[in-house]
Amino acid sequence: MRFQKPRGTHDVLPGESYAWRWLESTFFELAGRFGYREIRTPMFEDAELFVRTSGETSDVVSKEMYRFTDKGGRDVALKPEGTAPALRAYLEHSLGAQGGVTRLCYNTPFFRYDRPQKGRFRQAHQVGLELVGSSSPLADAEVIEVTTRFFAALGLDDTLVKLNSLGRDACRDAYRAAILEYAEPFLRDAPEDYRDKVRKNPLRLLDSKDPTTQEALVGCPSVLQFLEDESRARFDRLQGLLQEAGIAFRVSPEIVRGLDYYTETVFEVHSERLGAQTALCGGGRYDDLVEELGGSPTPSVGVGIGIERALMVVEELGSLPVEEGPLAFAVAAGPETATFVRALARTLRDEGIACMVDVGEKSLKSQMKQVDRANARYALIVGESEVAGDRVTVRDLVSGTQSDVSRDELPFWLKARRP
RNA sequence: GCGGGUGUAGCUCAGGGGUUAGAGCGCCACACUGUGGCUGUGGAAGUCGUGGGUUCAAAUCCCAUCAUCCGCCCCA
Repeated sequence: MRFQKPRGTHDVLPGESYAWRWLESTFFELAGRFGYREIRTPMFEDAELFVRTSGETSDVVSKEMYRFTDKGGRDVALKPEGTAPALRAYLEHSLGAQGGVTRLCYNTPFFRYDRPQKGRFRQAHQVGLELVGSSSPLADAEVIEVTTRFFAALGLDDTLVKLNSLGRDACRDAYRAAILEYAEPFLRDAPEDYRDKVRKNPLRLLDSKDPTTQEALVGCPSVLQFLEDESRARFDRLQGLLQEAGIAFRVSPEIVRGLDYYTETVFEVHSERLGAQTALCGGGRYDDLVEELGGSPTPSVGVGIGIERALMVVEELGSLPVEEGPLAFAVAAGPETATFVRALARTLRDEGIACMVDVGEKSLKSQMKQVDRANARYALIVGESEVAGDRVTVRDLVSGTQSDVSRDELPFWLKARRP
């Protein structure tokens, strides 16, 4: 019986994991420069955590959660997103008790039961930020700045920041009613279940790619016309701050986000190189979320960035980083010298130098092929004469030239040539 | 959840009812018993995705199923 990976999942193979580590370390290094500290939360949570925050009617909760009852009768779900667990942990451990704002960053898998296609998986991964405890547009601007700088650090050159504000309760209610009214003639001919869905969350209509839907919405009022004065002022301030930071963006009233916890600022970053899915990340402000989870009102803002999608764009650009081979590969030119070769390799590794050896007891020729395949820079060839003189013949695999180096000198010789 | 495309060697693919299923790349060996890449020669490697059906005969036709890719929906 041969097994295959579950649908919509992927194995990150040795040829790919290097790029993943590069992306992850780039993210954490950058986030660290802004003061974000890593948090790791469990792979599964009380399912109700997501129902309460993302919203009963959201696609994520209503049809995409991996939700099950465990042996203890608990209703749990594999995390479908990263924000609710991070904030649950923030509250549970009183991370905000010292006052001020709390900056968190994370790298996590997330799970959504959906039909896989380009850029869409059932287990995907995201890195993200949560800036908890500030209502200032400065916080929104900081999160967006880290995000755009991250994409720049990855070498992405065609990203577009789409920015919108959903306002607060009164604005959202008024706007929902307005959309329904505007789309009424169009909805009369729509299927019943579609009408239901739209009634529950009229904002869903706005980011539809369906041509007839888009046509029906031409001239539809923008959410921005319904913003309360305070939200309007904050949105304007945020735009000013982004300009100050040199971040290009486009105000995009169609950006509404699929999770219900967002308030005021929402944003996505898109790339044209992704196929049907163009969103690289999604984020925004969620001022009511902590309160919803039983904490005191704590305005917050955050972002989740899709690792797979970001890497897809880097690959499209042909700029995935290439993994270096080991610096050295020690080769026994005769079976009698294998012991010497192993000792030599140990010495080098103790010095912090990567050195491989053959474990197949193969011929010299076969070992040299291994050196080539491992993409090692130097072959350290040891035969009877080298053992006798306590020396090593070092072959540079790139230039094909050889040097005679004493065993004592070898670590320094190699370190001096390390890239 | 819906629609379409594709599953043949490790990889990329050809073959489209009729003997032992092919190529290129890769792999192994030898030419070259102290040296990788290049060249030449030889070799190994395939439940033709899986299960059922039609047929004297199925990789080939039919059905189902699984996987995968692309799109819808939604999003990361």
